[in-house]
Amino acid sequence: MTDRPLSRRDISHERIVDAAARAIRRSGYAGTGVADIMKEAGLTHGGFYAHFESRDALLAEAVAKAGQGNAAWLDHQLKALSRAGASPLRALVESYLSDAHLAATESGCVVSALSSEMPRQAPVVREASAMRVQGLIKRVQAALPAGAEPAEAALIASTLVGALQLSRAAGGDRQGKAMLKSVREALITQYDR
Amino acid sequence: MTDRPLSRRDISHERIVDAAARAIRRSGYAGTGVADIMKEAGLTHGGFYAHFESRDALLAEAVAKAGQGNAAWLDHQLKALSRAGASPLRALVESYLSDAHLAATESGCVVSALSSEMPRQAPVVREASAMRVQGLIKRVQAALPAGAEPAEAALIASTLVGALQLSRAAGGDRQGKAMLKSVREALITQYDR
DNA sequence: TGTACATCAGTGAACGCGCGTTCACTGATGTAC
DNA sequence: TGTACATCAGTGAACGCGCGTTCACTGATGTAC
Repeated sequence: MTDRPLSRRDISHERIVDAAARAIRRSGYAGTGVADIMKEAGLTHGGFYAHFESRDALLAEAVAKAGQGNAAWLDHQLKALSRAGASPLRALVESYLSDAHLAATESGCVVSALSSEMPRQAPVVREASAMRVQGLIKRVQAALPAGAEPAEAALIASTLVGALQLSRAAGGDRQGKAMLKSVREALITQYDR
Repeated sequence: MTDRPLSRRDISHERIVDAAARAIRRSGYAGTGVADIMKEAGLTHGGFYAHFESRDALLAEAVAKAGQGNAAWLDHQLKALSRAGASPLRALVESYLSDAHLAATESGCVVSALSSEMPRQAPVVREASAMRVQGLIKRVQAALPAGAEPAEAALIASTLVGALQLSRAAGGDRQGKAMLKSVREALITQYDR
């Protein structure tokens, strides 16, 4: 990955992928259209195929980019909370299951935003999605004490994703926040002794 | 709910909803079309609006029906496993996180199949979906020892849903089964002492 | 520094297609006498 | 039991619309001398 200066083309490409990374989390894979994304990136839809082989190729790039953004956000959160004295696992749970994350679907965890749609995608998109699932589990593993079982990381990742999704789906804002809070506190009681 | 005999119309209606209950789990809300469902129910698409006010009205009925089916299936599983001597919670975990459930998306838990799409639906569909989430949590609560915290039920429901979804999204069949197995066993170790 | 030309990124009209929805019609079922 | 008519469920063609994709073109950028 050489660091040559970004061309006009590279800049447009990046803007398109960024728009798509937000759109898939806001509207789902199925709800994300080429024309809308191009408009959001400040372009017309005709130029799309100079940048991507197909819509699916864009979706695959978009989920990867969203994952990068999530990782950066999480690192930032974890550092802030651990400076405040929280254990890594507690910091992870409090960040992932925060009210801010509940509300911020468009910039939040791409796995929580899309996991039930992932198995239905074209191979390129499926594969890029699966990498994000693996990436999330690795992040959780990194927050566990050294030598913890991998199964433990998969278990906690499942709980985090499930809790965020069920809270978002549970009904109105009020029920969602209440559920998220109760799960967050139960998890902390269970793990952070 | 009187038990009058089913008219020709009622029978068609039921066939359409059953087809839709399978279709939404197989293809997602967004991937389910009126014409496909009518064909699957053995009818032509023109008759659709004699049965439903709109596509969304059908989706709402379909998620409710799918939930009924799930409840019946789960009851059946739990009875069988508890006759074999398993605790209610262990029976729940082993049923929900079974290889059979992993593979059977079309007839499996509707919450696992659709939760990330739920927040994006029209109000009727959102509300019917939210009821299925609450229903699942209640089922989990019923499998816990009397007097267990509600937060505990929400936590376990989150883990079950997250684990099934991540396993389905984790990559190929092999990775999916491996992940599901490890989470299932870790959960049983944790809860079923 | 200035001119001539090639390359490139983006435009906007057009394509075929499938979607949700509407509607005039048909043929079967049920009711009245 | 048989005939006449009303009701009903389902058919299939048609609608407007938005989708993913293609393409001839334009105007800006970069290169050669």
